[in-house]
Amino acid sequence: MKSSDKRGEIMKAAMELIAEHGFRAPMAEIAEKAGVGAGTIYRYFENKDVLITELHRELEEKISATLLEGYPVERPLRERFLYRIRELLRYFIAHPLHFRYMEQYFNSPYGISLHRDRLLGKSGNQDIVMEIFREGSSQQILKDLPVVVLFSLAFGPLISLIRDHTLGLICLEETLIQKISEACWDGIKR
Amino acid sequence: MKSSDKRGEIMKAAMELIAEHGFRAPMAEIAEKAGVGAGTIYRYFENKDVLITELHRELEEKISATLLEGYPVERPLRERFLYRIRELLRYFIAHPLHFRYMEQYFNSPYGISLHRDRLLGKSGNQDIVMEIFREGSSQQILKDLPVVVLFSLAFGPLISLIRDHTLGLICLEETLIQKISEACWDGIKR
DNA sequence: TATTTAGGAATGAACATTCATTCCTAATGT
DNA sequence: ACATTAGGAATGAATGTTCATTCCTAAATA
Repeated sequence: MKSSDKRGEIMKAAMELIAEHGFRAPMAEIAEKAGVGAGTIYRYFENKDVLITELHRELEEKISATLLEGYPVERPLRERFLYRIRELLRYFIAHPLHFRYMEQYFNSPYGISLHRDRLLGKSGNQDIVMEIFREGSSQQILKDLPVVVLFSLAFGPLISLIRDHTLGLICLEETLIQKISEACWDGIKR
Repeated sequence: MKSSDKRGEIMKAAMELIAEHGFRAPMAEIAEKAGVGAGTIYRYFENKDVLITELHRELEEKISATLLEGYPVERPLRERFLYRIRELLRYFIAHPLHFRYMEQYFNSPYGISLHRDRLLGKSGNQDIVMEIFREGSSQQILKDLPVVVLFSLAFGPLISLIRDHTLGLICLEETLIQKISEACWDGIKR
């Protein structure tokens, strides 16, 4: 291990503290957890906002990669949809901190404006998911509803379920994941 | 107009500011908006936490009342379910501030522990909604899934949709509400 | 030695909360 | 009816705390 990946240590510490305590996690605490002086953070990140945004960017990248890997491009829509849902569930179950972080992010001004930008066109990454709805919509496989609504119908439940899982209120094991992904499909299929 | 419902004025101001800016809304600002001295708030609410909790309590009460009013107790499960979904959508569309407030609340430590308490038994109000799932589950009308999961499948989409509506990203008009409530049902029905 | 990197104490801004004082109302006394 | 006086309600300046960020010194590196 490179014994001085300070930038990495800072990000790791920030991820953990913010996932657990929200954005109010003090910089001093992040520094301490990272084994670094408070001022040092500012050598790597212009300010707290930049740190937060950067953390989110890195996370999205990892998640995109996960969703693309092994994606059955050539299979029918339903199968591709189920694959995406299951992969997303599995990713967040395997990385609860990442989920908590994303939640914090999307319930903050940062996330809200990002979300707005995405739904209004200039997306980039989110296309990974919208693509399926657009296709299913134009081929009349899915219900006759706006793409945005289809999106909420399919992904809304996941947020709620993963939260309950990370809070230890339910345990999402494999057979349950399977059933859930199918229920999501039932909600949007015509 | 009663010229001195200070408590009410404070709650109104707090609701608006917190819905818009989150719990970081300064007490001083709340006081100003309420047309009241900063210290006055503390004559009515022991501290900020109490104010926040009280606001939430009042809101839950109103929402419960709405969901109970006109509820078709004698109709089949599906109809009762659709009624609840539609009423909830309509309530939050009519009261966007209330939705924003609830969102803030449930993404804060306050809401998290409340949510936990509810799913683990000692609910009270949430029963209004769980009751339907328990009934449908035992009568095998609904999918063979834990009640908590059924809940997320049915209500998860609503959060996401109402948020997009209050952000002005979609417009939930009557016909759409109808279709959405049916899609929610499709997700949970056997 | 010169230059870059790290550290953490110092700074100042933002806030919740307190409290000494003022204001208002209505009861009491003349 | 008018004046006086309590006592509770309202006020907002002052206080103490919690941070993000800066800045100066020390250590590492070249």
